[in-house]
Amino acid sequence: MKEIQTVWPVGVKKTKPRACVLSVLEHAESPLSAMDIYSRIEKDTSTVWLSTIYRILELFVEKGVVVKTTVMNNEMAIYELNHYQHKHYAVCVSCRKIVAMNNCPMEKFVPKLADNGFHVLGHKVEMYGYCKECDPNP
Amino acid sequence: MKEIQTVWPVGVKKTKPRACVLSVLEHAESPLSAMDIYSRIEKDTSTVWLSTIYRILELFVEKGVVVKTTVMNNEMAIYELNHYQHKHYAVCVSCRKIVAMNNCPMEKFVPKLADNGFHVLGHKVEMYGYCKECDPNP
DNA sequence: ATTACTGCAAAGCATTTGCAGACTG
DNA sequence: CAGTCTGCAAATGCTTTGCAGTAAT
Repeated sequence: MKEIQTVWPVGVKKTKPRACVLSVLEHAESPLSAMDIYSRIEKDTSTVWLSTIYRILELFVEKGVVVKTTVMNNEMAIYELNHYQHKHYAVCVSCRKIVAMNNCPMEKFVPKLADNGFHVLGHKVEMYGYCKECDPNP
Repeated sequence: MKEIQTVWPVGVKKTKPRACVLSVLEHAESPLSAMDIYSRIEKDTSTVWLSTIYRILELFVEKGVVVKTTVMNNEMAIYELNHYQHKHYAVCVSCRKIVAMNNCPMEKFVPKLADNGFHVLGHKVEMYGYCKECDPNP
């Protein structure tokens, strides 16, 4: 496990399992599930239990250091460092790879749910398709 | 349970549990979870087991009669009759009511995931906010 | 020294699966 | 009657919770 580089979240006690989880998230190229994090830690010396990882992730989300989401109907939750930016994801229907979208298609959308008086606070967009590697018609 | 009005899906054997599920979905004002359907059937004479409901829903989805989705990170799947129209949902953060959106904010969006070569096939949009009844600032 | 954290085991919840008897076409 | 469904039970996969020993400040 490489050294910790992130600024440690304020008011959070520094422990080995937490450092491991944060480190894995730092080196992740895409959002990870709890299980992903679990297996990436296992490779190294220390063993951190899945339940502990869930507790740590919950804490980090609470502290605003980590963001939790889900994509593709009903799958596992995925986690990533909070970069404080509006983000959406594209999911490959073939390999399930998750690609971050840098442009938000909703930017200019003025929410108006017409006659039902819905007060929109936020939105979530997911795109489905083929990633570069899986595309049968590139 | 009221009488069945829907056209019965082709190639599907007519049984009481299936008729019950279809009928419940017909009279539903919003998408329902398997459990919702379960409890709405229970009120009546026949008891249909949850596992059976899941199997029936799976079959109906396969036959294209029913659409399955999920909203609000990580909840139960919800099901509704397939009206063959592009649809999105707004979810009340307070009471979790689900409101169907009649306008798609992505209509005019030209997908371009820039340099990552993602081939977009479809999308899913969810809006979060307060429904008419729960809005603290109407 | 106190209080919070973690290993570990076991529970919880939505969903799936296995099987034998029941029902449909 | 043959093959498909369904009641029922038990398993599954992700996630949460309880508890007692361990570690952090």
